Amino acid sequence: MNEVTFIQSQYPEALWLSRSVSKLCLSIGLSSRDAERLNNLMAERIKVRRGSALYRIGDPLCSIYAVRVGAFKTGIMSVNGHNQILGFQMSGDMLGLEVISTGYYGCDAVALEDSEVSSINYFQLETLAQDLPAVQHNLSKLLSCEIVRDRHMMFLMGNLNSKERLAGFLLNLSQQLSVLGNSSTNFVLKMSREDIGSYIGLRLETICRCIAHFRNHGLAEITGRDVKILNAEGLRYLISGLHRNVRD
Amino acid sequence: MNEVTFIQSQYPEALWLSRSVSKLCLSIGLSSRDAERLNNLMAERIKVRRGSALYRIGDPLCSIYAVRVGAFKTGIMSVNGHNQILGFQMSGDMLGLEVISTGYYGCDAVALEDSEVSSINYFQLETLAQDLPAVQHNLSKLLSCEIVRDRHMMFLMGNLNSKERLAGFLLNLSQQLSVLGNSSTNFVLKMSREDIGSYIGLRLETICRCIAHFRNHGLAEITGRDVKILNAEGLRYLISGLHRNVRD
DNA sequence: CGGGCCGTTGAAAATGATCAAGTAGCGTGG
DNA sequence: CCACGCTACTTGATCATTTTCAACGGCCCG
Repeated sequence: MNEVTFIQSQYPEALWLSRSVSKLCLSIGLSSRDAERLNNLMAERIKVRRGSALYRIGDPLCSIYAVRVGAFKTGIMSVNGHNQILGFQMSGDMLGLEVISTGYYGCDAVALEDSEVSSINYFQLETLAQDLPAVQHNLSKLLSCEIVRDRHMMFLMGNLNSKERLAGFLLNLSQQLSVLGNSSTNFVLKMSREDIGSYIGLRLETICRCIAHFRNHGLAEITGRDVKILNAEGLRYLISGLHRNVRD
Repeated sequence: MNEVTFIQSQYPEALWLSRSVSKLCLSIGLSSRDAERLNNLMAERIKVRRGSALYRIGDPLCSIYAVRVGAFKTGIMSVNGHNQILGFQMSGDMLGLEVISTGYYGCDAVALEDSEVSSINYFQLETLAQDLPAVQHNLSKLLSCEIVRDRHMMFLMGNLNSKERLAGFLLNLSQQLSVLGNSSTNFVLKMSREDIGSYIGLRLETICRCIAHFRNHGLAEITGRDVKILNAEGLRYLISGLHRNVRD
């Protein structure tokens, strides 16, 4: 269980659902000399202004990216009337991993605030990985971790109702932020209601209603983009699904 | 675009949604001598009888698997009343890739029919990948391909209604089967209505109703587990979402 | 000051879930 | 070989949840 932490909870379901946050990074396990070589690959820093795209769906592979500062949303923005946010990425997260299989980006990546990324030339990275087994191992882990993440989302979209989904979203965010050294109970959303809704498969109005419900039940106080988690255990209980057996 | 095929269609949405099927395999690009070394890793063949599990969620990492014969479903089977099928795997598909990041399986894998898999010791595979860059490359591609797959499912669950989802499911299955050399219009489902429903986020009764709808509209004839796709283009049109603008 | 975006809330409508009943097919054991 | 029981599937009626449509307030920025 090293490198992986779980939300502790008395509810087994919450344990499964809770997004495992790995302090995964390409440089883990490298000597300082080798880490230097890796850093040389990531020399280029790119600034992306709020609202503009780092890459667009269909762009050909050139690099994968690591978020340094800021936050991104990735997804399909307005293809034929459909919209789907597929993920939010912040400091330490990777962008563009899906590109490896197809050779072009499968998503749009748009900055939610003024941000900065390191670009990593994927071909050079692969070459380096041949020299450094630890890099190869970390890359595979990174990819596998992304799969686990996506599976959690599929579970959430397939099994949970609106309140449960939002609870799951907030708890995941809270945990991610705490791993980054921020408060797990008080934080600021970088994304709109619409983005959240698209991510978890609901309309923005439904998100609002769930927020109102959480406020009325003392679970969380969300005003605008400011979030105060008031009863994290209550939110976990929601996700667990146990409440469905009790009539409220 | 080599190694990747798309369903051709006049509807741009269908193009995005259509699952890209890659003839990905660990041995692509290897000399016969190197392929031999890879094959040695896969020496062990395991038979799994219909209904029994190849591995269970939480089992510690020992191997990843390649399906040789048969079909599997992977997912969370009855955790705390929740159920979620996360994928169906058939000949050529890999099982257990999520294990790389966490060290234990994140799913149950159950055979849908009497099946046979090759087990691949992951640690030995990583060692081999250090020697053979092509293996490393193929492994990364395999993982990335899985991410693309999962993203398609998230899109499907987040944006499409019941009929559109089932249409997407059938078209994907049809394409997968045709890549394996089978008919893309006449095939047999290995999974129950309930499994399909769980996979695409619907109840089994809803699946039945969608099947009835497809039959009434001449799109597909599904009796029991036998499928006849009658109008693939019509199914693609459904997924495209264009029909929502026209009142029927 | 005005326009646009974002967020909130209400009421009506639509979609899918749930509950219920009945049918079909299959394998097993008498 | 048939009867039995089991599972999978189908269809109808009702119910619950979420979407849709609409109206309104706040805030920021030009």
